[in-house]
Amino acid sequence: MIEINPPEDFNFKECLVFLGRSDQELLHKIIDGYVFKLLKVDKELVLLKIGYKNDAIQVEFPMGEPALGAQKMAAKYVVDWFDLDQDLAGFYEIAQKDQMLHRVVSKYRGLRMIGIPDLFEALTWAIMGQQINLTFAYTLRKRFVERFGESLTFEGETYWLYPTFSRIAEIDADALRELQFTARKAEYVIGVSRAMVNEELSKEDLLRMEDYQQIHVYLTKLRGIGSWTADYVMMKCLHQRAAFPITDVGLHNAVKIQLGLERKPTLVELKVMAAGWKGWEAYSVFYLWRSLYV
DNA sequence: ATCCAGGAGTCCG
DNA sequence: CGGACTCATGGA
Repeated sequence: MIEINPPEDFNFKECLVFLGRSDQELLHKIIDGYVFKLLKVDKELVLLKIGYKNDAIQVEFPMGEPALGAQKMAAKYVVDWFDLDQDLAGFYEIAQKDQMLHRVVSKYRGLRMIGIPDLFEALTWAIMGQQINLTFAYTLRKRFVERFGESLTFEGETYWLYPTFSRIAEIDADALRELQFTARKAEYVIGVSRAMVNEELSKEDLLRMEDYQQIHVYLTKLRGIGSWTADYVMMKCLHQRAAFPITDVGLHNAVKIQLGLERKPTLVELKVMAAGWKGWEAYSVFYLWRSLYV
């Protein structure tokens, strides 16, 4: 077992609420307050059981402890996944001056940005979610994972790995159309896979840029990656606090509900609202999304 | 049936 | 850059 000291402002239960938002989720399971997650580390399948006890995050390995190096990789994954290196003090400070943020922050305090550490998963999941309702997006993802992903069954539970870009790079669009992907989405997903196989695109390269604009421009040059998708991926995978998917429909609905508006806010209204969110747009959006889950 | 959903590409001025 | 149009498929 590995213990991880959580940062200030960490609420495991709030994170679990987010992780449990879809009943079509198959990339992790929540059982009795633990998160079960299958990873591949050094070509080895490793099952993680993540819990919270005695003010510490505990990562157990139900299938047996892997080598120490692999355990450390697993711990790094958890830090990445739960955004544990982020200090939220600045966010909570600006939230105090904003009526809408103040409300969601006081409700969900300690919620971290639950990320998608795998760049390929972040990009392709975002593409799947473009312009369709979330329920159907989850259906598409489930089919995609079950068709092209790897799985392992342990003690009667089946755990899945997201498909790899090298696997998807070798299929053709029709294989995705069978799963009800539109022709466009099939092209986008395969295009991204091939870009990654060709080493034109990697998380390491993007992180090395370390400048919001540069990353955004690079991502949106890829076919199928518009501004929304680029910002979504920068939020969920690249830890860019200033990432701001301002056209996001979920954001619009959350704001509408929080402010009791008759209609969704306009882009101009959102920009005015978000003027005080500078540097913390991603967390602002994430907390507002959280407010949509009951 | 009708509206719309965690948009993107293209064309056009 | 910003608007208008088109695509595409299922949920509620």
